[in-house]
Amino acid sequence: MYATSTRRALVDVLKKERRYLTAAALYGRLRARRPKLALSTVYRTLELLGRMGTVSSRIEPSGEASFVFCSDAHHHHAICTVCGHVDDVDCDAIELFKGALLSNQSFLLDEHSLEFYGRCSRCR
Amino acid sequence: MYATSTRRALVDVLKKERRYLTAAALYGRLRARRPKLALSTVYRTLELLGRMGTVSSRIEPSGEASFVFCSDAHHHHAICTVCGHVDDVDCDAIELFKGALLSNQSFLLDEHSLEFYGRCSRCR
DNA sequence: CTGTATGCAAATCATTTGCAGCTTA
DNA sequence: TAAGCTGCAAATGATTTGCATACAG
Repeated sequence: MYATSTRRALVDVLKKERRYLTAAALYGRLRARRPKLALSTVYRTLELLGRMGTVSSRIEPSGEASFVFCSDAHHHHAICTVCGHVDDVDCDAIELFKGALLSNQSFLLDEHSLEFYGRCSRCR
Repeated sequence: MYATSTRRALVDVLKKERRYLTAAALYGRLRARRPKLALSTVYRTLELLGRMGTVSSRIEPSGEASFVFCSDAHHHHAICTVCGHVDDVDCDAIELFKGALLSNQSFLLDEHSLEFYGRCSRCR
């Protein structure tokens, strides 16, 4: 995998903005400096970064995918509903009660979504 | 909103299978009995049920949307990785430590994903 | 009857892919 | 140079929409 200048530029934007951005949004930001950039390259790069654990993605209500820069250790996200800023919350912290946890991170919790994956009583 | 037989049939499948199904999967199951059913009707019905809080949706790794029947109260899901069965986990329970919580539900936890939405230190 | 719901076919739109030329190490 | 990128244009595939007809209340 080559550290091409296009890839570096894309990672720079993600690192600097630390919030969920769609492929099209990233494309828009990068195209100012790289007029020849193709949207397909943005997608290919994001897919690569996803496999490397450098980026994590979510689906917006509109159905578009969006991406944030993040560490590759297993963790969760605290997302600001005002500015969209994303902070990592490590797994150990998850063990703690959410109030204590979030006051530590100076984050006021409004909503949360949680899904568990495992084996139910019939399948264990 | 009319309780048409098509809509009732679709809700019946969702209630009976209590696991995430794509629009195409639902279409396949319903078409056996309703040969003229259109996939677009399945989508329109699911969209309606979503707005009514009767159904909740997620995005599969493949990118397709899938849907489960669920209560309209705010809650979370415990999803069996073997059979796909989905149980609701109410919000009060979230307050408790996940180990205790899940042993109560006789569910062996393998993975979980969690996102917080609120206001960060800069935005509060 | 009147307002909805539905089937059908066509349109959308984000994402993916094939391929030829260009870069990186 | 060899292997890996990238742009471009075309293909995909899930979801949506327009419209004329059929149905629910």
